[in-house]
Amino acid sequence: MPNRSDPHAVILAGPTASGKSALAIDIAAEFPGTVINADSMQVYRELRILTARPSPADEARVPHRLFGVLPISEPCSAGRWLEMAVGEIEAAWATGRLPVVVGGTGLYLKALLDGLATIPPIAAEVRAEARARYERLGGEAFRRELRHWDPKAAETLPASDRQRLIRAYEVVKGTGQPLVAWQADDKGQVRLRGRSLVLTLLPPREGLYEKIEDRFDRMIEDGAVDEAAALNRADLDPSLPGLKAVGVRELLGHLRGELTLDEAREAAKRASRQYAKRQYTWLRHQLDDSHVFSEQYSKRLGKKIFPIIRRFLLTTQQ
RNA sequence: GCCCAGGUAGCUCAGUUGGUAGAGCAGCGGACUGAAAAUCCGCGUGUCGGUGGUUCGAUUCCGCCCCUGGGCA
Repeated sequence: MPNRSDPHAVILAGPTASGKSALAIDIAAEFPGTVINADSMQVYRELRILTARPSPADEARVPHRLFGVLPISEPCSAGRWLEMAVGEIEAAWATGRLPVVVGGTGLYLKALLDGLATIPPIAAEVRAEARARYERLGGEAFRRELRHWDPKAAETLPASDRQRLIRAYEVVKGTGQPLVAWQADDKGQVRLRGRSLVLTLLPPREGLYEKIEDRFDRMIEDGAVDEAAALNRADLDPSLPGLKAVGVRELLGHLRGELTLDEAREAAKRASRQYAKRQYTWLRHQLDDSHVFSEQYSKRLGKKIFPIIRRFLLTTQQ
């Protein structure tokens, strides 16, 4: 009998619509465990329908954590999520439950497994200034200027990679040290302790794309437009990450009169397929996935997966 | 039936004064260390509607045919 307080965790990765949350619930019901969200958009309270968050019925079956925990006005980040996730994982261990971390945000999963440098929070003014500066100077000039402070980032990143250049700039301005210096500090790495089993669902593209499209139609039927309309009314900063989620963007465009509902629907489906494609690339190359399942989750797949988890739970901490 | 405009990549179109063609989007591949559902990078062989003719050579010029718009009857 495995000791349930041994620090074991199951990490469930896969592209959007691969059925991983159903699998997470089945695993958590079987072992028993706590489902912990590793999806950068499902953390936002206001995005219930548009991020296909687990339903109240799902949440009643097994404990769910980190779903809808932040208001959309409060941006999450890999660091913030990691801190919350580690907290929830420790809490699960403390009560003898198996943490089942599920999500499609590769960066979050990688941070959990491989660690993330501890970088102090950057003041909001510094971040705003970095953004304004990039807009004002343009990519080339911004990069040329960054070379004085963080030559590594300036040389590695293309001038068009707005987000990473801004990040490099704000870190060096806000902390006095470039990113590489923080990342080289081994002592400052935060990561999951204990043993983790990574299960990755990589179903065939075609069936997945079909599911994605059907799912978006269902979201519309379930009131996705109202969900977007509430955001539209809320007078939020348009650069907020939650407003860039697939589906949100397109429906906001529709509500502003830039797209018909059908155009928004098609655009959202397309964006969602493109997102899934990026997830395949990430999961294939960035994650050490010792267990890859090339089908969509079904109860039948569960029969293959449960014994693997059972065996994993018998291994002891090294 | 006649006149006009079109028929070129999966889609929307550009182009070739005759030497077999290229953009955007889609798609595909890749990168990824704190807003990552983000942000980037790379990849273009297609009976140039069909068929006959002129020509060393036709997607390009000419004839006929088919298809799609629009106009006139």
